[in-house]
Amino acid sequence: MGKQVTLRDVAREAGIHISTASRALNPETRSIVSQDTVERVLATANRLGYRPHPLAQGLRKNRTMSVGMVIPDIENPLFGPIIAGAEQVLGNEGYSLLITNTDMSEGQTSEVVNALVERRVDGMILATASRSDDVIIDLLDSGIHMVLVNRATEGVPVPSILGDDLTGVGMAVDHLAALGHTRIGHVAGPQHLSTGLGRHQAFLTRMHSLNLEIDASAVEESTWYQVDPGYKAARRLLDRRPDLTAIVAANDLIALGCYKAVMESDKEVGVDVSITGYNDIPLLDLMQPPMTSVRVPYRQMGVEAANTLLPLMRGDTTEDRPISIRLTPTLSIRESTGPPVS
Amino acid sequence: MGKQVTLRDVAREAGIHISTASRALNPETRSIVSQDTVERVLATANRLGYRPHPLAQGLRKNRTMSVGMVIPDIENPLFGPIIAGAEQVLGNEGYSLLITNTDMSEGQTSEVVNALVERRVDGMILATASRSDDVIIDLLDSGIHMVLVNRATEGVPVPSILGDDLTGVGMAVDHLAALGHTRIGHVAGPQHLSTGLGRHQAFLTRMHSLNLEIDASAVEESTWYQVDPGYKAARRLLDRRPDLTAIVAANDLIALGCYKAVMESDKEVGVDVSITGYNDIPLLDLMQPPMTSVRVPYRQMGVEAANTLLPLMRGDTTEDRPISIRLTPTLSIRESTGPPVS
DNA sequence: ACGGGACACGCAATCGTTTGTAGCAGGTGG
DNA sequence: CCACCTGCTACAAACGATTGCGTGTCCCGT
Repeated sequence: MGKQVTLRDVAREAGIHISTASRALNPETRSIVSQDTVERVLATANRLGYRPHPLAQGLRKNRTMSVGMVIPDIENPLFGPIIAGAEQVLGNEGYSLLITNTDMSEGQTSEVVNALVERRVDGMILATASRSDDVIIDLLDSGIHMVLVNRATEGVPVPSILGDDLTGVGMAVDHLAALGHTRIGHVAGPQHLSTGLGRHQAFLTRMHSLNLEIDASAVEESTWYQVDPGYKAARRLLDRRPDLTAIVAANDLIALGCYKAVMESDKEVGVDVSITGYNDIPLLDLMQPPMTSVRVPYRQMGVEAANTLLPLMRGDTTEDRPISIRLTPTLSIRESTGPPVS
Repeated sequence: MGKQVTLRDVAREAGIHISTASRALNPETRSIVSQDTVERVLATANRLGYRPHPLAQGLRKNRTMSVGMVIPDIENPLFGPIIAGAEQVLGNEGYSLLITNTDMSEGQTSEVVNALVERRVDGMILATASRSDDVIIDLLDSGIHMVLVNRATEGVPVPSILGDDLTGVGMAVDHLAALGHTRIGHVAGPQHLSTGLGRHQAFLTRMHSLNLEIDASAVEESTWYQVDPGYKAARRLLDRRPDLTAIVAANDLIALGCYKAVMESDKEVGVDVSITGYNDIPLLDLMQPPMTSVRVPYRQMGVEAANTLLPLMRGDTTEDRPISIRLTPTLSIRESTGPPVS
C-alpha cells in the first residue's frame, strides 16, 4: 500500500517550491526552469516514484483523459475488433476507454450516454447510431466531441467511420453474377439503421447496373441482425420466390438464418441456392458449407475512429481530417456460393 | 454547451452557504439540515440542472467510482457476457468500467494494470490470471481491491469467480460414458492456466471414478485456446490413439480443431468419434454437426464478480461474502456426441 | 434568570495540480 | 550609477467538491 507520493513531496525533497516542480515535470513549461533544477526534480520524482494524480490534474485542466464508447450489443463479435483497435490507439495517447453496453435498447442508450457526459469524458465513440437518432442530436449541441462508428445518422455534421457498403455489396453481387446467377434476392437488415438501408440500396443499384431483373418481391426485411429473424425473413422470401438461385444477406447472422431456411426446403446451400454473408465474423469458415462473406476491416475501423477523435479532443483545428471515412471491404470467397444448377 | 453548474451556483441561488447545500444534497448528511432548506436546495439544484463534478468529488473523497477490467482477448466471445454482466451491476451502483485488452500478452498485462492503478480505479476485475501470476501478486500488495474471473491464480488470497470445471468436465465424461464410450481422450488447454489444468485433472478424476481405462497417451495439450493449436493437438492425439471413440476438448475452439482433425481422417464427428466442447459459445448449434458443449453461465460470472467487488470497495466488512464462487455449468447436448459404432 | 443542550448553519481547510503574477537576483546599456 | 531587462523561482488563487469544527439561536428545565 505504497503511500501516495504527491508533487508536494517531490518539491520538498528537491528543496524547491511545488510550482517549480510542476513546471519542471511538464515538458511544455520545462524551459522556464533552470537546467539543473529540472534534472534534480526529474531525479527525485523518479526516485520517489511520483505519479501525478489524474483527478487533481483533470480537475484543474478540465479534462479526464477518458473517452466513452457506447456499444449496442457487446456480445456481438463485430464489436470486439472495433474496441480493440480504438483502445490500442487511445491507450497509447494516455486515454482510457469507458465502455458501456446498451443491450440494444434505445432507452438505455440515452441513459448510458448521460452517465458518460456526467463523467465528463473528453470524447465519445458511438456504435449505436440509428438513421435518425435523438440521442446524437442532443449530444451534438452539448458540444461533446464524438465520432460515429459502423453506423451513421443522417444529416448531422458528425464524423463517422463506416464500411463502404456500396462497394461491399457490389462485390457480393458481382461475384454471384460472375458465377452465372441472374435471379438474386436480398434479405435486408432493419431499414431504420444506416447499414440496413445502405446495403439494400447498394444491392438494388448493383443489380440495376448489371441489368439484372429486380423487383420488390425479391427483397425481404429482417427485423433484426440475428439468426432467427433472418430465418423468418428468408422463409417469406423463398415462399414467394422459389425461383431464386442466390441470396445476398445483409449480415452473417441473417445469412445463417438463410442457411436454415434453404436447408428446410430440401435444397443445398452453395449448390441450389448460393448465399453471401456480410462482416465475415469468426467461425464462418467452419460452417457447413463455409460461408462466403464480405470482410469489413473492423479493427481498422476502431483505429480510424480513435485517430479521428484525437485531434478533435485536442482542439487541433489545423489538422483537418476528413469528416467521414469509408473503409473498403474485401470478399472472402468460400463454399456457400457456386454456379447455379441449370 | 450548457455552462457547468457548480455547487456554488446552487448555494448562491438558494441563498445559503455552499457547505449547507452540499449536506442537503447528500442523503447521508441530509438530516443535519432543516427540512425546508433541504427542499429549497433540492428544488434549485433540480432547476439549474446541477450535476456534481465527479473529479472534484473523487479528489476529495479519494475514489474514482470506476473499476478496471482486464481482458486477455476481447475478440473472444467468452468475454462479452462477462463484461455485460459486470457492467450491468456496477453501472447501477454508479461505477464505470474501464476496459482494457491485453491481446494475450503477459507483458502488456502489467503495463495495462499499471495504467489502471495510476488512474486510481477503485477496484479491478481480472480475467487474465495465470496459475502463477506476478502481476496479481504485485497488485495484491498495492492493496487494490480485486476479483479474479474465469481463471484463478494459485495460493493468493484473492476472491475469484470461476466455473465449476470439475462438475462441467464430469458431465461431459458422464454423458459420453452413458452413450457407451470407454476409450475417451482429452485435448487439454494450456496447463499454465487454471482452466487448462483444472479441466485436465477433472477429466482424469472422472475417468478414474468411472473405472475407465486412462493413461497419458490419451491426453494431448493444445498450446492455446484456439482452433489451429487444437487441430494440431488433435492430430497428434489421433495418430497415437486411433482407437479413441470420443474426445473431451478443453474448450470450444479446440473442439472445432478436433472436428477438423477427425474429418481429415475420413471419420464422421458424432458417429465415429464423439466430441464435446466447453463454454458453449454462440453459433455452435449451427456447426456441422451441432456441437455438444458444456455451458458456463458467463453473464452470471460477470454479475457475481461485480457483486463480490462492490462490498470490498465500499469497505463493508460486515457482509463477508465467500472468497470464492464456483458457478455450476450445464450440458448442452447436440449432435457431435452419439453412441460409439460397434 | 441563567446554564445547557439541540438544532441549523457558516467558516475554512483540504484533496493534488496548474498557472498568472510578483519578486529577486544578476547582467547590460545609457 | 541608475534604469531596465532577463532568467529563475516563489506565492497564491484557482478547479469543485466534502467535512471537522465553531458559532449563533432557540427552547427547556431548574
